[in-house]
Amino acid sequence: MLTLPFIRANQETTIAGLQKKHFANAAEIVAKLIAQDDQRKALLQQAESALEKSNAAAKEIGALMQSGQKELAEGKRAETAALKASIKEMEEAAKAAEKELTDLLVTLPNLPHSSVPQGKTADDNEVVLTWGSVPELPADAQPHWDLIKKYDIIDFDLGNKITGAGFPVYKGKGARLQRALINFFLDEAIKAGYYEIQPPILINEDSGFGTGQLPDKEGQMYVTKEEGLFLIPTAEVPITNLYRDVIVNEKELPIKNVGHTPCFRREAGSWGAHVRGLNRLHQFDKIEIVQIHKPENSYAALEEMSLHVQGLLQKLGLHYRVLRLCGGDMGFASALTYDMEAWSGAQNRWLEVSSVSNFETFQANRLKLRTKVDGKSILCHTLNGSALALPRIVASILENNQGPDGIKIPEVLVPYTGFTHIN
RNA sequence: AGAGGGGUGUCCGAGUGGUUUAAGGAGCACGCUUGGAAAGCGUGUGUAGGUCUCAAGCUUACCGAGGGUUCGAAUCCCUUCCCCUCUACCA
Repeated sequence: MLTLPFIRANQETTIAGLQKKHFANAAEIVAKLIAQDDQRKALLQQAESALEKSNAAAKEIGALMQSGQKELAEGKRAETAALKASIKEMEEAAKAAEKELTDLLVTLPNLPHSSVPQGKTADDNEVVLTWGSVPELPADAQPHWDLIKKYDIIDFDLGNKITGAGFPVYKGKGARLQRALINFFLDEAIKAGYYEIQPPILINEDSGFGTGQLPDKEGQMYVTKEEGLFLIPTAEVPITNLYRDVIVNEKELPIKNVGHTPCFRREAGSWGAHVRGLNRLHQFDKIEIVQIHKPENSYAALEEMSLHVQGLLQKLGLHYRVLRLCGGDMGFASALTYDMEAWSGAQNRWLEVSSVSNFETFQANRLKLRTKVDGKSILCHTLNGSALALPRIVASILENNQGPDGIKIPEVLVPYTGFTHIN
């Protein structure tokens, strides 16, 4: 959530930023916000000065009662009783104005960083770098949805039976490969200074609001019927919300957390030709890294996170590229996002395997996550990224490493899997 | 799940309708004291909003959360969340 003082002081920047994100009617909405804020302030002042009067009167009555001047007190009481109704009205008006204002404010996306390219769709994203080269595959190379059947390691039909589409069952070496990747990614993060967290995978409404999933995107999350709790779409939500309503001691920054969780996404309406097999699932495992910083350090941290993710891809030997997302393709809460895409040899296309973002103060403002600098409390910057999400990494490994003697497991994973080939 | 007891500032903790303007203590910061330190003494010590050119000042709200009663609520009532004890259940 953007802050009103910022919008007031930087109207041009705000409008330009919203437009870069292709937010409709930016200028009108900024003008409306400011007008509504003016109104809120006026109503608030009215209500507060009435309250001040009534507080003073109540105090007088108290003093009169104490000193035994009952009749005077009674008279005063009758006088102030009349104030009550109008105070209530004024308070309600001020509250309503405030609600209207925040309802509008939460619909605004974060402003993009100056380095974010103009553009509307994924085609306008900027390729920052490409690492490695396209693997040479045998002529009869198969896509992963055939390989998983051939080696009987991931079973969609069984998943259909016990749950539904998009909930695969991992079996044998498929299951062991999952476990190996999870441990490898966690160990690498810990080596890089992250502190491991195992959070709940159901979250309440306040947490959903804090990281920006609510109020807008509840349709993307699964909800429990009785309690109204949401299944997390990413560990970003519970881990970042650990710091909701917290004033972090300056000395404790930066905070670097890592967690592995399953992630659940309804993906309503987003199925199509490109989402066969492991490309898009309702449930998948992901290792998420989260950082909290003082504002001046957050962009250096973003680069560090990007390098960490790239290091993982390099160790796995996957041909990948890094994209700087354009304004139209970025997430709602992000100021700058790098996507990492791994090459999928048999599908002949890039698969998004990680997304690393700086949210600046956008989440922190919703979370009320602050720190103190020179005695003044300021909003922290929050960042997160996948390091990494499993299914598309598995797809890439299977496709890129297939050969006559089966699928070769990347060397760094062998100590974790306990086997060198799937065959 | 049932019965009972609780939730107060950074922490401990007092407080059952009116100088609570939240006592007292600890911690922390600064100052005095000291050769230096400790002890001692003194001062200060939350968050958010409004007003204000800035600061000071003034002001509003905040005692788990939300609502209500009242001229006045930490205190009374209702709803809800969480914690503890006992019972039941359970990996």
